[in-house]
Amino acid sequence: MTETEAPRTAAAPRRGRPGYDKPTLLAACVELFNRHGYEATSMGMLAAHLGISKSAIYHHVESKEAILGEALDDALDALESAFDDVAASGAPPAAQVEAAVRGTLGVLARCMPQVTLLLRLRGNSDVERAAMARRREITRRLGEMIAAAQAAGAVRDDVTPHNLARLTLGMINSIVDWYRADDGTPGHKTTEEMIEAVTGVALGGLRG
Amino acid sequence: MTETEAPRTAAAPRRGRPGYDKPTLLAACVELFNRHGYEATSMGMLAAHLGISKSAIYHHVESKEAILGEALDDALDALESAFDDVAASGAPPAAQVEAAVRGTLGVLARCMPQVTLLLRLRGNSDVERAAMARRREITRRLGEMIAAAQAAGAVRDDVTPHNLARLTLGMINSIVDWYRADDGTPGHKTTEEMIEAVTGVALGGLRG
DNA sequence: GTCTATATGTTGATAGAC
DNA sequence: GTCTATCAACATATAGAC
Repeated sequence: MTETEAPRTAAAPRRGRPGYDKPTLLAACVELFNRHGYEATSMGMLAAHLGISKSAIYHHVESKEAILGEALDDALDALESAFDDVAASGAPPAAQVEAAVRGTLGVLARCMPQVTLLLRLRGNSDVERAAMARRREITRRLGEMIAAAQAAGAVRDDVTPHNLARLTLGMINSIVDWYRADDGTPGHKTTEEMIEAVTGVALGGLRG
Repeated sequence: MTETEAPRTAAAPRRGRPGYDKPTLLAACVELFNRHGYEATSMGMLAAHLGISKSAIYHHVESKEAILGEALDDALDALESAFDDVAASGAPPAAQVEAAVRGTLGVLARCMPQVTLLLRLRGNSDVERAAMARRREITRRLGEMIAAAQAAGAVRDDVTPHNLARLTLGMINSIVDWYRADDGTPGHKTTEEMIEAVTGVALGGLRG
């Protein structure tokens, strides 16, 4: 698990300078992947950002794609786990939809760098395609919760549940483009406040 | 203006085989940019997709980045024009918000390849950064319309207008990831039907 | 855990013939 | 409007010393 949420800044090694540990190095790589895009980020840029040589990176990771793969696993594990929790709760349909929305927003806030990477995949390798398949499955699961909520009369039924899931996740996921937990995005003093606001807007769209 | 909406398929030249005209060539390039991502698409891949040599492409365009720039201009011109129309209508605030939502969805449907490219920019060049600035200005304009609608009591005011604009556009823009006008996306027989559905969900989120 | 040096392929772009 | 041939720059990744 890449500890991006750790207080230590991504580029800062353990103490003075020498020696990265793997989680810190991975977090710094993911940050640069998000800044320029995965394909536009070269191992040379990664090395410069880390302040070490290219070959030093290969001591920690097998390849550039492996860095991507580990980050995507972090994101998908967290998202799937959030959905598992909701499904295991046995709550009524409408409450499950709300819990899934809140849970997804929580994961986005906690693992924003890794999830951001996930959201921008184009399927250019097996690693990317496998991650996209897992992501689609999550959308499908939200669609099933919405379908149940429609049957219970709690959600508008003039749009298919799958398309409602897509639209809802589209809104939720878009926060990676502007919400920043640290710098205090205007209008949201805390993460909890942001989750509250976005949940309100998203659920408002689902109601009839 | 890249005529992607023309009935002729992107990869098919005029008649038998020889000779691309610029709009057709550009449309084919943009299609491949969207399939693999701009950075991951090489001039070699473009040439193979077009069935001509790399250097033949340079007869039509100055550089890879120029292809991107022309497509982004198409997208931004269309979006800005849609917002200009709404502003010029002099309609009441709530009606302007709805018209902006519908107008944006219409542009997305008509110029989906170019807008898709716009939505995935990372700011890796002056061309990209200039396009992103124009895009931010559009978001700002929607935010102002929403602020007016809030003042009129037609939109929830527990979220800042700018953040509501971001969330609304996040939902709207996400259609580029799944809506396809031609292949009939399940649940939406026509483009008008899709616009109707997404507008309904988006406006539902804006209401209190 | 890092370095320098290097191998090997691909990139965007150009020159100039047809 | 297309082609073949070519370029310098840069890509990912490896070898082996410290």
